Amino acid sequence: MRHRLKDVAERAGVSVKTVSNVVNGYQHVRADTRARVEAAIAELNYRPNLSARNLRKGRTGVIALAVPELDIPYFAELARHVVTAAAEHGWTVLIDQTGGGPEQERKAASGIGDHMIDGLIFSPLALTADDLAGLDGMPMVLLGERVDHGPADHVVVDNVAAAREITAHLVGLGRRRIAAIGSQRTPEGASARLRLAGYTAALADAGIAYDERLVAPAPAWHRADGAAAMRHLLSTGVRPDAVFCFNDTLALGALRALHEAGLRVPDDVAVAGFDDIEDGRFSIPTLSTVAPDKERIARLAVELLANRLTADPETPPRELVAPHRLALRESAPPR
Amino acid sequence: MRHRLKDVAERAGVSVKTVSNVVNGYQHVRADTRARVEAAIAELNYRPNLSARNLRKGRTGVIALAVPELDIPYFAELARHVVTAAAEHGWTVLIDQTGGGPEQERKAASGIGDHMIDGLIFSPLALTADDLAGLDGMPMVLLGERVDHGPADHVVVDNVAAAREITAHLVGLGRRRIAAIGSQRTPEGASARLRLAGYTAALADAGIAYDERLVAPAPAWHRADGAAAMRHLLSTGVRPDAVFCFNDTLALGALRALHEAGLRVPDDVAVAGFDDIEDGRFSIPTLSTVAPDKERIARLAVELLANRLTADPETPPRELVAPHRLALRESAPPR
DNA sequence: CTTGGTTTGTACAACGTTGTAAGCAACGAT
DNA sequence: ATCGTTGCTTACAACGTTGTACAAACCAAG
Repeated sequence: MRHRLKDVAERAGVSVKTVSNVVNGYQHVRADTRARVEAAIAELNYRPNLSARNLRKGRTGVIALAVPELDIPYFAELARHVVTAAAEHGWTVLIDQTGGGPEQERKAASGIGDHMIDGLIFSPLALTADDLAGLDGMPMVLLGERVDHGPADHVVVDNVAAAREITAHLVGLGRRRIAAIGSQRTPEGASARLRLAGYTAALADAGIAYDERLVAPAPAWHRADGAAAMRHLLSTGVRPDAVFCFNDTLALGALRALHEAGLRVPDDVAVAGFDDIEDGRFSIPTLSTVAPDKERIARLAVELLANRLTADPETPPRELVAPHRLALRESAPPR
Repeated sequence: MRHRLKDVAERAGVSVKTVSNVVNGYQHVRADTRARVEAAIAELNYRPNLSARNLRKGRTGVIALAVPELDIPYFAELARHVVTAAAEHGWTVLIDQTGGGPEQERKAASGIGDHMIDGLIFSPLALTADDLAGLDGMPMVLLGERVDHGPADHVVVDNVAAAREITAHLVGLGRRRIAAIGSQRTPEGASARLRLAGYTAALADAGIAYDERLVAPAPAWHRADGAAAMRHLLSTGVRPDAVFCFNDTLALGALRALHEAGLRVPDDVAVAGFDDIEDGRFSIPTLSTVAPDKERIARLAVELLANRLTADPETPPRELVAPHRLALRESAPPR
């Protein structure tokens, strides 16, 4: 049922290598030979055994994308862009879901089908630069901010600047009691720290005192956490007139909690998020957010990986910053 | 940098095969030999070359999941469950995004890294039973309703019954002018046809006349399509008092359009969806929907594939029906 | 000390592919 | 006629692994 080069060769009456040459588009094959071989290939419905080809070539044509969770919209959207960008380089993408735990991430970084993939695009939550330094040379591009100045190529968004801009926008709407949702003290919370820094910087710019009671932690960044954090803020009586949520799913949860509390958005409380996921364009109200250029992030990551695969392994790691913009919608409208 | 069995063997002073035996947990290796080999493996940080192993064994330990689009929440959630279920069988999942076009789907079905995967879980939009019949024996499990009684194992939800139940629920709320959003006349619209059949059956059960003007087509099933279809329904003056959307993203779009039109949900118009995606639990209002058991779907698919891989290839294809239930929330609350 | 069975280790050949080197025509230039 | 050149094809070896067959070492019992 499943045929090999040898079968095709016998049928076409040529050597195995000639068939291989036809399959790989080698130039110097006479037209009639090529035709005979192609006919044989078609008749037998031959397709090459990639394991064998990989073994021989040392390349697989597969790269892996490792993300914490697939059903977080940000990662799903990112995955789509990575798949598209990788296809342009002739790569298939194997998507790995790490769950975000340190052990699984370590395994993903070092292990995913070793020798089955040419390289890895990795969005770590738990791993540190030290963890990664211990890994031997799997070509790797990191996404996100967890590992600063680590041993690998890196694509980031300027989290501090972006958070500062969106917070400044809330200030510009005349809000003064601006809450933040999503702070984290764990080592996994690198994004949280940077976004919090942007938030405090914007408050300082505006001469607004930092009020610890307005900063709500969120263990994860799911909708349920955002709703819980918002409820908590409301219950403590601090009465914010705006909230900056560290990502969009938190913000969607916050919108829900505000709705349940009978508060109007943006009239009573303005809400802003981060990520610009599709949901936020249709939520009620639509969501103002920081829009990182996800397509660019994916494209840069794939290109860094492509370079890394051909470059001298001693080439120092590069860090590229992807652009972002503010997407201002109903929940914190433009002035 | 990257070591082979041979390197480990030399270092441990044994033959290549003995190392292989240790790696594969073969029983009859003396304890001290095993220890020496394991030490050598650790020192060299050896890891097997899977391409070579696959070539030798004819199995890769990788299965593929092919879905139309990754950033459709339903597929993202499904993907997560498939990855989890596959992990329990020791499989890695390669996720392929087909885009839903017939050509790409054919390629996915026949081609994805041929010999790189042991089997395929496939959620086709465009392919027909005939298309699939032409493919030689890639072990395959189909998801969804596109290919009835096709040549492959199949996991489905009872779309007609589910659509009938949720429509009946709208009837039970006293609604009489119940619209449907998401109909499709293309061959890709198999789900649409089944859900429409359930809708009309429920209307008939209740003695409500079918009104063609209440049925709005949607070219794709994204939020934007749902919003556009809802706007269209409102603009024609047919004034529905309920809408059954053929999936949740359509419903979220419809909620948005109703909000923009100043109509209250569920007071003026009740809304129901299909899929039970995470978004619908936090939307404003929260969404009543059909909840297919996605975890079960994933688990059944993986098990069917596992059986298919060990079974006699002549075993007739099986079709399993995954359960569903109604998740009734604010947009069309329980009575 | 042989016999016979079990345990432990080895050598070799495959899996299907492609790179290398080389062979064999046919050709024009010497 | 002889010598490269060029075009086309082939045989062979390798990629790193594991299954098969077998040899060596061990052990217990006769």
